[in-house]
Amino acid sequence: MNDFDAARALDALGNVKRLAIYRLLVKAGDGGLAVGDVQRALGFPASTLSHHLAWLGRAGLVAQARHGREIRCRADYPVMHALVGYLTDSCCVGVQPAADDAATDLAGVPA
Amino acid sequence: MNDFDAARALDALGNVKRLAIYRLLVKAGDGGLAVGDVQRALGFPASTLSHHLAWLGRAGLVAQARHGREIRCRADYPVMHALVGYLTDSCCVGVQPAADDAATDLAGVPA
DNA sequence: ACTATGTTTCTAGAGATATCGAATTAATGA
DNA sequence: TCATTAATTCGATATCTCTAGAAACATAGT
Repeated sequence: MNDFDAARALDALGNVKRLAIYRLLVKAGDGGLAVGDVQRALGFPASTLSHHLAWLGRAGLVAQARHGREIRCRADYPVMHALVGYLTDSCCVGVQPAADDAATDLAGVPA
Repeated sequence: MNDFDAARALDALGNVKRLAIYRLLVKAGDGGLAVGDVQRALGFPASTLSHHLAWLGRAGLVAQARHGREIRCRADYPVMHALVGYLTDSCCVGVQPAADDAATDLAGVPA
């Protein structure tokens, strides 16, 4: 992941509403949620929600696919993983020995 | 780290210039860099740089301390770690089983 | 074709952010 | 005190983002 893509993804998540949307989709799992489900869950006006979903989509964090009348949204994990990898690799140096086990891949979370 | 702090940190990093500043400070290590060093390294006008450093400071990602005439900036790792932790905990679920029930009641849509 | 539902696009105003030169503040040394 | 260096704050403008109602578009069922 390059600097521009990282900044775009970070920017997309750097908004409480969009962060809430993304977290909701993550919780929803692979099945994702229809736009209307997200709307009912979070209470955002349709046009506002659409605006934010488009942002997340442009950043590659959320994928949308039409199913009949609905459009289902799901979190696109690879981009999030790439982002976390970018942050740990480029922004977390110098913290500690980084014994090479730490969080190389992001799944670490030993605690 | 709560949602607001996370969004603020993400927003702060969601800008290529600020991301470049932060990465430079991480590379610089614990000693940090004087504002002027960052300016010479990245070529941003002083006022623009000051603006972005203030952003990073408000997000808690960068700490500044005056040393004589210079103001030294250094990456504040704990906040970055908290952010990475937040992302892995709250935004990376579902990458595998996740055994839970996913979306409890937010909009049950089990697909 | 018509209607109902789901979602986006259009539109517009308010507000936030980016940019950067100029003026200002802060510290140092002569 | 004056000059110099370091950095911020001020001020002004351009651009972007947020918000949300209204209109348009897409699909499915009758």
